[in-house]
Amino acid sequence: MASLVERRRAGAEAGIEADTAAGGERIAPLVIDPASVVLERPKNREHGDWASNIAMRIAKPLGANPREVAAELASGLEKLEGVASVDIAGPGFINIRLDAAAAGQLAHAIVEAGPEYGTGDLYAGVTMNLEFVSANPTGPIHIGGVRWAAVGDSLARILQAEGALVTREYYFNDHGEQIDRFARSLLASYEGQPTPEDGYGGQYISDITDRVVAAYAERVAADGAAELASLPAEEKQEVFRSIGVELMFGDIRQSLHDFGVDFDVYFHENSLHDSQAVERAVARLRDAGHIFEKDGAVWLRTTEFGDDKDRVIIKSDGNAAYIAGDLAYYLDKRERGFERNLIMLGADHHGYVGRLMAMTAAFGDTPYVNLEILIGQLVTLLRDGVPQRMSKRAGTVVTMEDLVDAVGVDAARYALVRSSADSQLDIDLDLLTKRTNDNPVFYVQYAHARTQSVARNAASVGVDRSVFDASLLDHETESILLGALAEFPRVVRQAAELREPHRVARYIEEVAGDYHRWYDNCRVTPVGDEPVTDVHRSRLWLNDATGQVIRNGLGLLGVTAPERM
RNA sequence: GCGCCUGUAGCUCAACGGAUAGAGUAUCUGACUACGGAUCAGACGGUUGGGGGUUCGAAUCCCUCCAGGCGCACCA
Repeated sequence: MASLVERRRAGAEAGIEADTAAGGERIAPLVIDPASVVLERPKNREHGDWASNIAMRIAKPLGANPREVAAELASGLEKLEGVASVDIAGPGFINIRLDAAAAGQLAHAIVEAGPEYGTGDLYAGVTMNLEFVSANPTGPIHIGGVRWAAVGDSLARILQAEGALVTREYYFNDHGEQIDRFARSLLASYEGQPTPEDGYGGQYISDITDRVVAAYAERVAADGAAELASLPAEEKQEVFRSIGVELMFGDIRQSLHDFGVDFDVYFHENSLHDSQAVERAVARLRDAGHIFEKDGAVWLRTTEFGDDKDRVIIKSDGNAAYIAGDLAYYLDKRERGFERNLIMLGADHHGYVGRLMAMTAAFGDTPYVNLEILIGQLVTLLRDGVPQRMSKRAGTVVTMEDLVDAVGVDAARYALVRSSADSQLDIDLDLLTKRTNDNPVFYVQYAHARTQSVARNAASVGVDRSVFDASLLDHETESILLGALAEFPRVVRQAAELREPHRVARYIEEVAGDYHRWYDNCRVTPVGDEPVTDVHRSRLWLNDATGQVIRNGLGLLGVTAPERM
């Protein structure tokens, strides 16, 4: 099986905006891989506003010197409106510099576009189901789950910005062995017994136990149900199971909500079993000839579709295996009309990818397209640099609430979303708690607050946006800031394509830095008795445009953009 | 043993196959009688884990070795 990232990238749409129209005729008939040609904003500003490697790409098939090809192209580019200069550099880069007026026009465009700036149509009208978190209702969401809450919700926002019709979905696993363990743990707690061998421990278990007892007591009072203590053991455990799961579910929803994450659908696994959906899914696969029986169990021949081994769907004891729910669930999503189904899983579940992709193929769908599984690496929790072992059984779990209580929602979300999900993340609670200024979120938020402060000051001294002359935005820091602002749409697009929200975070950090440096060099309001000029007015547009971009970017991350700090 | 992810500055992490590998933080030096100093300017800091290969060009792609994390059920 090819690497997931590779498959993901191969399936992503290539974004090519190189304009070859300015080239001569000898280039037209060439066949080159468009994905290898890039028109980009160079890292180094001395290389101009835009740069392209096209000459180096096409030199070989042409049998020509890259610099000569570049020169030919450059002569055409120089004639374009708004282009100030075109240089050939290094092995054959074409560096394009725009005149200030052309570059500055962007500030006006951003302010006009407002919240729409940065959005695109990459996935216009595409129905997407994004499933994430889906933690078992056997305890509070721990720190690993919080990462998916932050990354998943942000990804949903980014995909929506590209026009996707996204449904956020939480698969609520309320069926099976884990839940039974949870129920047994509650019962044990109620009866003063030690935590069962395979059960859950910790303070929250006794808390939930007390609440179940209280909730059941209300039921007794209301409709005369039998006293809890008088129930047979089996019924007693069922009381703890049903009410305990319900309470846990409510708690999880609440903490996610407090974290700024609300799902459109909380899907209960139980409903799949109750509605015969599992049977229907199995029947469908059986009709397709992918089912066989062996050793008293029902199997899905996943090896036919690249899986390591065939998988049991119905165990020999007649109960459905876990994957049976997945089959029915996937089918349900497809029947609800989702073209693309994304599931975010922790690295501890990446072993499922093969079988789920095989399942997709068995249903006649296309793996990695109709179903896409995003694997994220786990979070290591540190305390003063020492890794902490978390154990649900021992109850030594750091929860979502713990993290939010320590650093707040904005800082927590930002810290979790600013790194690639491919890399393991170390979170040092003590560090985050003691020195919150270390979190770059404050740098970005401060930049936004500063744009708002500048706007307020401008208004108070009579600087308004009645005039906009882009050619007056010609300071070096303005050129850099404008260049950064221009990147936003492609950053959003790339973050959506690659499913990598962290790109947005890194980007707004750069914008914040460029803004602070501009602020240091260019005043929006006049000093002392100086009259208000069009320079001030034009700069106000740039100030407001920057605020808009940071606001839009923070919005994609689910982080607030404060007016003041 | 097989598979997936990772290895980049003291630390936490970026970098669409491109130009001199970047930020934050830490350490050191500077800048407020100017729109918020939660800021800015500068310095220090790297054999991108090691070794091969592909390419005009590799942190990025391929092979191999080393190290760490996580998986390889008729458990969920």
